Amino acid sequence: MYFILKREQILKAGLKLFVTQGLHAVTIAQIAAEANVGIGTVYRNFNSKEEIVQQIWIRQKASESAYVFKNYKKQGSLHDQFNFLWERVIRYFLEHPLEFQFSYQFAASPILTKEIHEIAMTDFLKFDELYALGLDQNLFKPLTARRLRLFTFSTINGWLLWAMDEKMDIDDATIALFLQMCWDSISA
Amino acid sequence: MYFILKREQILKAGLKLFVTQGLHAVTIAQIAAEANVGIGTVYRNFNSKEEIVQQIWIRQKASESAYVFKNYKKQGSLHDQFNFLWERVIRYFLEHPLEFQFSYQFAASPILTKEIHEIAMTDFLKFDELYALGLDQNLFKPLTARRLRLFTFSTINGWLLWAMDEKMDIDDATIALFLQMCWDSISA
Amino acid sequence: MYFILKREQILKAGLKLFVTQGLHAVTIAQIAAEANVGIGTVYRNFNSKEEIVQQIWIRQKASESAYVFKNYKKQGSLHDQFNFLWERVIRYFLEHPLEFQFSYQFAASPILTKEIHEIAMTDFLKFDELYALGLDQNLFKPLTARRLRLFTFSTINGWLLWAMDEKMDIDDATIALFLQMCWDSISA
Amino acid sequence: MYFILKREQILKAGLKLFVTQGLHAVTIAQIAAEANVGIGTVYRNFNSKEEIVQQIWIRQKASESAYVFKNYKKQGSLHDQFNFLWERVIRYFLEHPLEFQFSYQFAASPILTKEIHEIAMTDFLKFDELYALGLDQNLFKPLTARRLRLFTFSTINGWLLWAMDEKMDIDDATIALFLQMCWDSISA
DNA sequence: CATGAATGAGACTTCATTCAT
DNA sequence: CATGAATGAAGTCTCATTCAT
Repeated sequence: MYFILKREQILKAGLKLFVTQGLHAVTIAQIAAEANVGIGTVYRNFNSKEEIVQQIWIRQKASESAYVFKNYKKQGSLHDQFNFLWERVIRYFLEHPLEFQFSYQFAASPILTKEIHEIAMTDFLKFDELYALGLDQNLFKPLTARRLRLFTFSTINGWLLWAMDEKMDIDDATIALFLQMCWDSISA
Repeated sequence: MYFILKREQILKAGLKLFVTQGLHAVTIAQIAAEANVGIGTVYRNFNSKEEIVQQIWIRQKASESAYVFKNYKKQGSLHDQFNFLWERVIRYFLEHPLEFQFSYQFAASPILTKEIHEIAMTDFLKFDELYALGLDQNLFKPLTARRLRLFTFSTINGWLLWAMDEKMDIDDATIALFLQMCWDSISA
Repeated sequence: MYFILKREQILKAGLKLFVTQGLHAVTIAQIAAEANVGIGTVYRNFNSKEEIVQQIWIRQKASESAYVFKNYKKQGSLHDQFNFLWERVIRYFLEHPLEFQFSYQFAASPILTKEIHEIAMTDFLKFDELYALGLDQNLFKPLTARRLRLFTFSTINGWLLWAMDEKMDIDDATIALFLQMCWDSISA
Repeated sequence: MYFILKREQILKAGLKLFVTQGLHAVTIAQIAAEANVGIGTVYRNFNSKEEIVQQIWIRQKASESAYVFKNYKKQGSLHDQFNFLWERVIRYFLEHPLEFQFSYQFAASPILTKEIHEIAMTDFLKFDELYALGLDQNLFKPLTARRLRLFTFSTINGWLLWAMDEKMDIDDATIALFLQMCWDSISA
C-alpha cells in the first residue's frame, strides 16, 4: 500500500520532469527529489531511467483507457459511438496535458519496445471493432479498421499539439467541429 | 571542401544514431566513429551534442523544403496545388525514412528552440499562403490558415509513422486516397 | 534458544558465502537470505559485517580446538604426541573444508585484530609447550618454539590448500607421509 | 610510451594500496590519486578494480620470475640448483615485501581465476622439471613433482609471512637453515 | 586542421544501516 | 523480537570536453 504509493509518486514526478526537461536532462536524483523519496527507493522500484519511462507509458495508457471507456455503451448510431469515444480521448488529453505531451514525445522513442506498445494498446482495440462495423456498413473509405483508427488518432494528436502550443481555449463547439473533421476525412 | 565533407559525415552519422538509439544513448565518441572522424573534429564543427541535433534539424528541413518546392508553380487550381505540395511532402519522407523519424522524434523536443523552429520553417509558410487563399474562396472549414496547415501536417506525420511501422508498400493510388482524406477533412 | 539458533544460522551462512564469493562481494542482504532471517535480525546479533567475520573466526577456532584436543593426553613419546595433534588438525580441516578455506583466507586479513587472534589462538599455545619440550631434548633445529610451530602450521596450510584445489583423495598413508615430512623438516 | 607509463603508475599505486588497506577498503579514486592520474585514466586502462588486481598479479609473477631465473644455469648438482632457485625466491620476496604480501593475500582470492593463475605460473613450471629429475634419481619422497613444488612453496610462503610479521632480520645463515629444512622435508 | 588520450564533473548504482510496523 | 522498505552516503563508472601532439 505504502509501497504502491511511493511507486506512484515516482512515476508522477518522472512524468512531469521528462515532459518539461526531456529524457536526457532529467537525473534520477531529480526524480527522487520531486517525488519526495530517496534515490534508493527509486532503484527499489525501477531498474533504470528507461524502465521508469516505460512504466509511465503503460500507466498513462491504462489511465487514458479507463477514462475513455468509462460509461461507454455499444448503443446508438455508429456515428454517435464514434463521437463519444473520440470526444473522450480529446477531453482526457485536454484535462491531462502532461500525459498528452509525454504520450506524444515518446510515441516514436526507441525506448518503448514493441512489447510495451502491445501491452499498452490492448484496450484500444475496441476502436478497431467500431471501425470494422463501419466498414461493413460502407460508411468509410476503403482502408483497414486499424489504419482508419491510427489515422484518426494521429490527426487528433497533431491537432492537440498545436492547440496546446497556442494555449487556445477549446470549447464544446470547437471539439464538435474537430470531430466533424475527423469523421469527414474517413467518410466514404 | 574537405571540411564541409567531414561536417556532413558527422550530421549523417548523428541522424542515423539518434534515430536508432535515441538522443540520450548516443555518445560523441559513437558519432565520431560512425562518421570516421576524430572526436576533436566533431568539436571543431559543433559546440555540443545539442547543437548537432539542431543542425541536423535545420539541414533536414532545408533538404525537405528543396525537395517539396522543386518545380512548384503557383498555377492550376488551388486543389491541384494542395495535392502537388502535400504529395511532395509525402514522397520526400517515404524516400527519406531516417529523416522522417528524426523529424517526428524531435518535433516536440525541448532541444529545439523557437528560433530554430522559425529558421527551419520559413519556407513552409508558402503553405499558409495557399490555405489563406482557400479560406478567401470559402473552400475550408473556419479555422486560421496556420491551424489548417498544422492539422494537415500532423495528419500526414501520424499516417506516415504507422505506414513505416507496418512497412506497408505505398503506391500512387494509396497516396491519392490519402490526399483525398486530407482535403475532405478540412473542406467546408 | 531460538535467538541462539538464528545467530548460528547467520554465522553458518556467512561462512559459506564469504568462502565462495569473497568478503567484499557478500552483502548483508545475501547473508540474511541464506540464513532465512530478516536483515534486521542480522543487526540485532552483530554490529557490522566485520563483526560477523570476527565471530565466525572465533567460533571456528573454538570448534577446531575442541576437535584437535579431544582425547589428547600428554603421554607417550613426544614424536607420538606431535603426530597425534597435527593429524587431528589435518583431519579437522579435511572434514571441514569450508572452515579451512575461511581460516586460510582471513588469516592475514586486517579485519582480524591482534586481540581476536589472541583470543582465538589461546588453546593452541599447548603446541608451543610441546615444541619447547622438544627443543629441551635437542630434537629440533635451533629456532624458537613459536617459530617451529608456525613453520609446521603454514606447511600444513599450504599442503591442504592444494590438496583441496586438486580434490585429491587423502588416505591414512598420505597423511602419515605428510606428518613425516613435517617432522623431518624441523628435526635436528 | 606515455600510455604504458600511466598504466604502470596505476598498477604500482594499486599494489601499495591493496596491501596496506585491503581490497575492499581501496577506492578507484584513491588509486587514481596515488598514481597521479585522473579517475577516467584508470578506467581507460582497466575495466574494474578486479581487473587491476589481476593485472598486478600477472605483472608481479612476471617480475618474480625474471628475478628468480636470472643467471640460472642447469648446471651443478640438483641440490645446488634447488638451493639456487629457492634462495632467489626467498630473496626476491625479502627485497619486495609489498609484492610478497600482495602475492600472499590474493593467492587464494576468488578474483584470480584459473586462467589468470595459469598465465602467471607458466614460468614456474621449470621448478617441476627440477623436481621430476630428483624423483628420477630417487632423491625425494614419493609425490608428484607438482605437489613437491607446491609443498616447498607454501612452506616458504608461510615462513616468510611470520618472518615479516615479526620483523626478524634474516641473514645468510638463516636462509641456509631454512633451505635445509625445505630440503629435509621432501628428502627420501 | 585532425586527432584521441586524458580528465573530472556528475551521472548511475549499491548496500550498510535504520526504524516504523 | 523480527522484519524489510526506505534511505543516502559513498562507491563505480561514463562521457562531454579539452589540449598537447
